[in-house]
Amino acid sequence: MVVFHRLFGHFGPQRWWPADSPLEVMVGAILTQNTAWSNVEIAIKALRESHILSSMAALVNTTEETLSGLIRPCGYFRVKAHRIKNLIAAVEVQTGGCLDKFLSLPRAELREKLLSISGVGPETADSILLYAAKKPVFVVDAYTRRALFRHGWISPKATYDDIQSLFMEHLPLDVSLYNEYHALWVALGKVFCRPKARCSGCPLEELLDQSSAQNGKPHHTC
DNA sequence: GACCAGGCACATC
DNA sequence: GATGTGCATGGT
Repeated sequence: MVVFHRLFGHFGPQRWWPADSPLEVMVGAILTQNTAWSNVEIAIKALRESHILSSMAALVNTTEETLSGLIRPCGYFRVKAHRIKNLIAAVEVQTGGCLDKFLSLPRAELREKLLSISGVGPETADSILLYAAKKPVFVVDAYTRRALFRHGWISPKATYDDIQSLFMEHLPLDVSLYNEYHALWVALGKVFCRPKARCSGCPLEELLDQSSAQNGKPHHTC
């Protein structure tokens, strides 16, 4: 929680994820795979203007070709159009297309269902669980992983589940906390933890010094 | 022009 | 299992 408060104090409330509906979160979670959010925004805007995100039915009735044409700006458009269709098809099969019912499934069951969909991995599934279904699940992304590694708090071999457990075992199960914390790691990562960035003015600098003094090892710059 | 970015599935060893 | 590789665009 010390780290959370340090980040919150520096960056303030993030109000993430910027979407109008759970359906938009789900589509956005696919679109953001290995892609900068700025490019995702362009694709989301095109989908909104085409009213494709207005309902499940609208998305179901959109062909994969139309979808891929609209999401082209965010890259991997053919792959992502197919993955979005897979996701929607799973909701159709599971609950007859009732998204609210699908997102109301118990946390563990919903995560399992999501992970069984081709194109949905742990990060995408957890983003949907937290931001669309409002389930208390900590989302681990590239920024979180990179920041933790550079601070010497995880090993380079730590898996997604290892990192997720690290947070969930030490924090209360709280949707708004996980929401804000994940967003704060992203905010930190964007500014200080890009591949070639160095950490001058990083809000975690003092904590870095404390942890490196304790384990006697020099820390990475963030 | 080169490099990078909130992943994932699949092939190969 | 672990390690590549393909997918693709826009910004810097």
